[in-house]
This record gives sequence, C-alpha cells and structure tokens, in this order.
Amino acid sequence: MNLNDTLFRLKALGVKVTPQRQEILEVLLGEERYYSAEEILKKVQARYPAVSFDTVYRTLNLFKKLGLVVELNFQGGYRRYEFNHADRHHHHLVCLKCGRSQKLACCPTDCLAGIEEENPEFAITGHSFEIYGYCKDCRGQVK
Amino acid sequence: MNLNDTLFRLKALGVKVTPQRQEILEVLLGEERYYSAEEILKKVQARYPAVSFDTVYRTLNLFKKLGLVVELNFQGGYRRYEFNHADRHHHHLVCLKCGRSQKLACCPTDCLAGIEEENPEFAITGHSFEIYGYCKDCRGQVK
DNA sequence: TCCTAGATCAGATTTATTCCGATTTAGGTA
DNA sequence: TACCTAAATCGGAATAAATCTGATCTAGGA
Repeated sequence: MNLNDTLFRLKALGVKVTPQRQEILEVLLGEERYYSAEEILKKVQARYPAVSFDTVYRTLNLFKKLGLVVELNFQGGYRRYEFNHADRHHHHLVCLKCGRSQKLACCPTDCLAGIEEENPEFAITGHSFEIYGYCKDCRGQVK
Repeated sequence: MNLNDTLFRLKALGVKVTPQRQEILEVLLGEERYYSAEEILKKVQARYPAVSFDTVYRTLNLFKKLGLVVELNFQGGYRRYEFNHADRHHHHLVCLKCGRSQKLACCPTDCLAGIEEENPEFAITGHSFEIYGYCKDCRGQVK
C-alpha cells in the first residue's frame, strides 16, 4: 500500500484529501514504526508550520476508523500510531526505547479458538498481542 | 492470596501498612475485576472520605512495582488495575462495558518461543495478550 | 512514649487530548 | 472557470488523567 493507492482510497470513500492529511500519510508511510502524535506533528510542521495538534489527532482518529492506521496503547499510557500496512491482521515486536516496530507473522489463533470455545457466552470483539523489549540498536543503551 | 497474607508480605518488605493502603487492597481483593483509579478512590472514600487521588495513584504504582497489582492499558487510553491473584503469569478476558475480567489459563507461549528464536537480536522484556468483548451480562446492553 | 522516615492531604501543575468558534478550502456543479 | 457548501483547519481554550509540592501526620521501631 503506497501513498497514491491510499489517496485514491480516501477519495473513493468520499473523504477530502487535504495537504495536511497527505503529509501525515507520508510521514506514516516513510518508516515502518510507531509514532506519537507529537512526532507526527513535528514532522508535518516541517512542511506546514501552522498545522495544529487538533488536525493531527482528528486525522489519526479518522484514519483509525477507516482502518488505515493502527493505534497501540503502550504500558505507561503512551499512545502510538502506525500505518496499517498489512492487508490482514498482525501483531508487533515493539522497541520500548526508539518505538520502532516490526510486524510478526505469528498470531495466537489457536489460543483464541480455544478461548472462544470455552467461553461461548462471551462476545469477543478483538484482542491485543504485543511483544515488548529492546531492539538491536537500543539494547546496549538501556540505562 | 488474601488480605492478611498480603499485609504480612508488605510488612516483610519494609513497606508501611496504612489504613488507606489496607482499604485499597480490600477493594482490589473484593471482586476479581479491573478497576479505574477513580473507582478505587470512590470506594476507599466510603470509609476514608479524605483520601486523595494522589494516594490512590501512589499506592497503585507501589503495588505495581511490588508485583501485587497488574496495570492494563485499554484501547482508548484507559488504565485499569487488578490485584495480581495469580502466582504465575496470566492473561484476561476483559468486558469492555463493565470492566470485569476473568483470568485465562492460556498463554501464547509457543508463539513467543518462535518469536524469540527468530529474533535473537531483540531483547524481549514482556508481552501483552488480552481478549476484549462483552460478557454475558453486558452483551445485550451494547447500544 | 518518643522519634523519624515515610505517608498523606489538598491543591497546583503538567501533559495529552478534545472541544469550539471563526476562517479557509476541497471538490462537486453550473 | 467561478461559485458554493459541507467539511476541514487553525488557534486557543477547556478537559481529564496523572504527578508534583510543601505542609502536616503517622506507622512502627527504639
């Protein structure tokens, strides 16, 4: 999924393509990692200095609803956002220092199936599975 | 793990046992579910009206460090706390409406082992695995 | 009973996110 | 191409969650 495909998809959904939204997408597509709202704001402001937090948050929430962006709630209450590259559901290996993440092919579907079977009265709507730690570049720097 | 065992453990760790801390523990031990800081505050204030948010948060963070309490970051950025009943690591089936949770015996250890093997350069420190949905009592009420 | 490190209280502060009203604009239409 | 309007943006204010601060209090050891 590249920028043009995504812009086309937005138009098809009747969503206006503004320069700010386009720039936010370019940031998210630039590097496959999680970003904080502030990081995104700073990067977007490099080209559009007047962009506000409000625009960043509104856009991220819109993209989240459209399935273009995934939000993760880190331990400690930090929210991070990543472009939803995958066509299908996936999980992450997340570096707690630099925030970079890598997709994992693995999903604990066997666990989920078992849980669903054992709890038929519970209506499962979703699940989270994230692995935390320190990546190659950061593991030495942990104070 | 009951109240007296826990109080004994606190004393053994050199941590002061105050009435507020004891009451917070009683709340957490009362029902096996996740609580928000505010819910805990309200319940503790029923007996100690002067208790402040500060005390609740400080105590929860202390208990978290001591491993007595588990914190979960819900989607949307809500933090919830639960007494760490289990002697060993476990996961939850969490109701998004009432907040009640039930422990799961299942843990995706096979996934984790595979991930660890495939990413030897990444220092894994932890993982999250939570299943969200609506429990028997709440599934009909979802608006 | 006294003493002191540690805990609490109350309110101020910080930080992340959302809201609001005025202004601007993307994209459809004539 | 110019116009129109719903939707998006801006900037700052408002809100909410969590933490900090400084004065006061207290659990538990001597």
